[in-house]
Amino acid sequence: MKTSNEISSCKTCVYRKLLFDSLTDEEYLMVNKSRKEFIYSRGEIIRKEGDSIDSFIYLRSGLIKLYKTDKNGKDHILSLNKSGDFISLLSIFSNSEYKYSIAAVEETKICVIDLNSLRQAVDTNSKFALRVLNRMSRVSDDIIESQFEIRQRQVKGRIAYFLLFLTNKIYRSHEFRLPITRREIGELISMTTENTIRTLSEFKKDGIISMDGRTINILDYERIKGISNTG
Amino acid sequence: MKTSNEISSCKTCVYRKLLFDSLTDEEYLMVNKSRKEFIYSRGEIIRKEGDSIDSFIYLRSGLIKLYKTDKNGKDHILSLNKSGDFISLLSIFSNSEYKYSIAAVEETKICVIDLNSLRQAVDTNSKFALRVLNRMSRVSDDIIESQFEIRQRQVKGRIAYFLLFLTNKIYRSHEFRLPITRREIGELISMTTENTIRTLSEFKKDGIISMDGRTINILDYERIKGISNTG
DNA sequence: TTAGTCATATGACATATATCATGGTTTGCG
DNA sequence: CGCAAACCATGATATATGTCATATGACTAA
Repeated sequence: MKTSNEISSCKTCVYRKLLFDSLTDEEYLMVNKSRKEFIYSRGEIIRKEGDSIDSFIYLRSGLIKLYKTDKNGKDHILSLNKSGDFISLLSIFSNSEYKYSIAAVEETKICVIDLNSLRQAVDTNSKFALRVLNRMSRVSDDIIESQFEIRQRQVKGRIAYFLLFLTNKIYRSHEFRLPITRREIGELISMTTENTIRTLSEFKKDGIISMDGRTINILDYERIKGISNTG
Repeated sequence: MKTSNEISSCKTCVYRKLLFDSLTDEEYLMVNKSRKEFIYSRGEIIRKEGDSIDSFIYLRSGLIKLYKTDKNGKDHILSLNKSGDFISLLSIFSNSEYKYSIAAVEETKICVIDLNSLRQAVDTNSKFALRVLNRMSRVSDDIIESQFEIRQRQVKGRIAYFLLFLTNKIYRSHEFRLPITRREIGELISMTTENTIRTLSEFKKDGIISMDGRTINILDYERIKGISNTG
């Protein structure tokens, strides 16, 4: 992790519209005064479950995973999030400690705001508070929904679902580089690394994707959609 | 469903302390003016996914399930909730429609408040807004956590986990009546009805529970805990 | 009462998934 | 560069889980 040396402009920040739009200039300045930027590279842990929550975090760029380690030491990934998603909101009002760990899965830039500034803004600006409420519940809804989708499918359906997620939600393209290892894919969709690998290989053999290492090409989108819906 | 004929006193309501404590008398009166009570019996659907959200609901007594139907028509239960838990908060600020269905699994009394009154209170009372924020994120956290716990276990561990949930969270007793059918247990912990039945029978045969129909007695709590932790 | 539905129950069998073993390949780092 | 550690890959096998068939009791509607 390193501190960003040139501070990004807030003018171009998606969160300006998503969240901070409803703040007065004065409130915005107060919140912004405590703002710091950090850059994490692939694999670095941004926050660990159990860490105390003293700040509000949002992603400027990059990709992170939200995950939790079970008592056997096995990680389970709850979600992948990109800039524009909210992550840290999830726990900050109900817990004093993070319930999940956050790690960068690619080079990621975050903004960190002192939690007290945010609380004060929520306290004095109810429109902002509602905005936060709205955004916060959306994060949780997304996690719950994806877990719901995953748990009703079996191996092939889960892989198909994951590929569609990357295609439609993350990259908006039929060609992309897998952002995570096959092991991590398994941790995300609750299956073993071996079966993840096998299933991807099978999709390749069947000609519905092409695959070279991490590079994936969606060749038969409709068929993958079919597998996601039935298998 | 029927309208309650005698209105319960708010004096004894847990939500008075949990949530409405931070309202001024005036605000409370406004919120309370729109309040209505309804009683649902076992099996009745309180809200269906897709229904438009125009009210805020909380449980006065009873037990409900939050569930979602997949495209094959199979139900998946997300959580069981009792009085004191929040349910309707989950979506009301991020969606105009319910994302989950709510049904009574035993005789259940709910209070319904006009959503506009609540919104207005959030709008004018930031302390209340924070309280709502706090409560809301806790609901989601609970669902996400239980899904996390379920998905890392296999059949026996899931049943054990479910029995501990009833013992510790719902009934606070080692003896209770299963509130839901074995089919519903399967829908909650993602396994087939047959395997649910089989596993319960096995627990009975092994002497760690006694079971007569829906009546369960936890005979060897520690052993169940062990199974929940390892299997 | 009778037929029908649903919940519980259990066995036999099919299938999905995990585990174990083993090797090749890439990646990171001193 | 060269080594170690991950990652990727695939087969053989074990195990967990689902599916199908069948039976019984409880309850309900006609």
